[in-house]
Amino acid sequence: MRNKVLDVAEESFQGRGYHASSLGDLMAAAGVSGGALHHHFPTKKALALAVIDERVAAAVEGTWIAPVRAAASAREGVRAVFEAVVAELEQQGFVRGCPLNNLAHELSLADPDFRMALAGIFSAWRQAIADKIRADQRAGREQGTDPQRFAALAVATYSGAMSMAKTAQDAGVLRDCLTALGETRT
Amino acid sequence: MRNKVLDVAEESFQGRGYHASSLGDLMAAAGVSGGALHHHFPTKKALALAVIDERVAAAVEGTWIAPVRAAASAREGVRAVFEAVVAELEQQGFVRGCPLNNLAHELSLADPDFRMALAGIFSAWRQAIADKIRADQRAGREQGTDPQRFAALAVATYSGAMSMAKTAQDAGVLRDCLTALGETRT
DNA sequence: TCATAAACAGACCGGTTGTCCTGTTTTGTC
DNA sequence: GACAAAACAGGACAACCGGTCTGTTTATGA
Repeated sequence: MRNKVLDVAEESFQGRGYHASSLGDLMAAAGVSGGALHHHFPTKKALALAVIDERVAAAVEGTWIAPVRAAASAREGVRAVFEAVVAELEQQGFVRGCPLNNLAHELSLADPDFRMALAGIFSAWRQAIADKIRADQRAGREQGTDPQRFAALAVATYSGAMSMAKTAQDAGVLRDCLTALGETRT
Repeated sequence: MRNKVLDVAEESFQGRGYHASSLGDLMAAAGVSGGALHHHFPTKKALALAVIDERVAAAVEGTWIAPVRAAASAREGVRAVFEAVVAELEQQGFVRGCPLNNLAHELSLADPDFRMALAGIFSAWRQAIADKIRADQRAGREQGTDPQRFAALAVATYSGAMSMAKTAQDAGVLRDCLTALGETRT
């Protein structure tokens, strides 16, 4: 039941936004009573915090951090994840945006707790890429690249490209950025 | 009076978001009666559309499009605008985010009219940079660069970096991205 | 078996929201 | 100065919001 609520809340927060999602809508969509919702999540803010901590963080971990760690190199990992996302979007023809960025824009200025939770995920994302660069450097696969800067560039390009793709409802810009980022050398 | 309302609405939409800004708050902040507001903007949506068309578009034009057009080259223009924004943020110590991206994330999936208006601004932004690259190529200042791809990369990097800076409330990531983008060659 | 707490149901409330409506004042034009 | 249109004032309203409350069911575990 708690998970059902999280499912519905995650989808609604992503698709309509936090403020545009009413608890009534979520209750109806999840088939949950007001009492049940209030039992698991005392306030709407607590629900959003749970979505961020348990769903958004997991999404970033699953789609980005783990694949990059497992990749042959940082650059190859970034390229592969980017490519996979672009391919998926081109196929389904609808761009919902990056889960982390979607919530970050609406909530990071609204509340310090939201902001901290979201900033932590961004930080972990960048750090995973930077760590991979450092591992590459120790293994002689990479040289002359500033790990922190490369990580920031990769995450920023992806985030920004996804923003444009979401607004245009077209993944073309994402592919342009993927190609352009691939041509980057330090 | 109409401009006063637009001033207040722009600031509130940027700082708190569209859905979190109530017309009551805007009326109080602008010192405007309900009737006056309703006269100029029949609905809240009409007000937001006016903010997008008259303020957000002008902001992008003023801070990005015009300076890039006037710059010595596309790459130099992008670097200069990026640098100016970073310097300003580092000085004022508070990151409000990119006006266009802030609204785009919250509104582009909420309503087709919003989405179209925002997508047009993104498109004009990218096109201004791409046009400048083409001009550079005709003048022999640039070669081997795909204009569309470079423009997409520049805007995406800026947008994504601003997202992270806003969430972290720290312009450091923006500077990392500026440096990393400057090292890019095709 | 029975106490104890967690999980859930559903009505309820004060406050707020966006919008509409009826007047009044100001502005522009001949 | 007459008059039509635009600009503005401010109250009213129905719908909805998030949160609280009391009560019932289900699980737990000694």
